[in-house]
Amino acid sequence: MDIHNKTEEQVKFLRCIGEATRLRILKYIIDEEKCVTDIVNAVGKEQSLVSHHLKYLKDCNIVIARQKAQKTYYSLSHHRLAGIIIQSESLVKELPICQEKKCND
Amino acid sequence: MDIHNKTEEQVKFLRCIGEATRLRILKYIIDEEKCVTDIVNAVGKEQSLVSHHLKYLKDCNIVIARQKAQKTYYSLSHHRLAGIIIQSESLVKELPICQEKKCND
DNA sequence: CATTCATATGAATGATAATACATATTAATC
DNA sequence: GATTAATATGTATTATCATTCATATGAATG
Repeated sequence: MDIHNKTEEQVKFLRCIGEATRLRILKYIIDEEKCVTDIVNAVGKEQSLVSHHLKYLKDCNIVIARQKAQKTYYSLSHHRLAGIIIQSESLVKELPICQEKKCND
Repeated sequence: MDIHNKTEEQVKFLRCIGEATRLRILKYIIDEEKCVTDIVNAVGKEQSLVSHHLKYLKDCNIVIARQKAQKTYYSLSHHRLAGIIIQSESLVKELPICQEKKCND
């Protein structure tokens, strides 16, 4: 129908969750809000990098931030997000992604 | 547990479907196999680009190719793929991605 | 109020990936 | 078997994006 129905936004969303550090963050906060320091420890990346990714996720409305004193707690913005994450995870187990071909990892 | 449980493969999968041209291809072939020329017309991109993306998708086992004379027909490799695509599409409608913030598109 | 803790931000760099262009392959048709 | 049709591939360019480093902000605490 129109030029970019909703595909652009869907792409933005999938890109958002389709990055290793961000996906780890999302999985870590999937059922309970967590503060940045805990997230940093969980994903094992630099604090500034984690903050950049959290900003990215927040700007895409995938997570919400709650300020409490000096700490900021992040959680998923929508319960259905957990569903997508879990379903794609289980799909990948069935789908032999890069099992046979010349994949470099 | 181990260093990269299945997150890496899940990321690879999400990256794979999280690109505009590839997602359009996948949506176009979602319920019926299509040949390259039809896909090219559907997505409105260069033939070589479409072929590159099809190769990418095939190498990740997201699509399968069926040769018939000079034509190659592509289809989804797994029925659950359609589910993920449709569910993420409907989730995005609920999730106001980049509706409020400084998003450049 | 200076210091520490928690988090955010801006700029620079490096890596990765999408695209374009030229060309190759393979099969059909005249 | 030369030409056309359908698709694939290799290389170069360009754009995007993750990461790092340095620094800033803001709140708590001694």
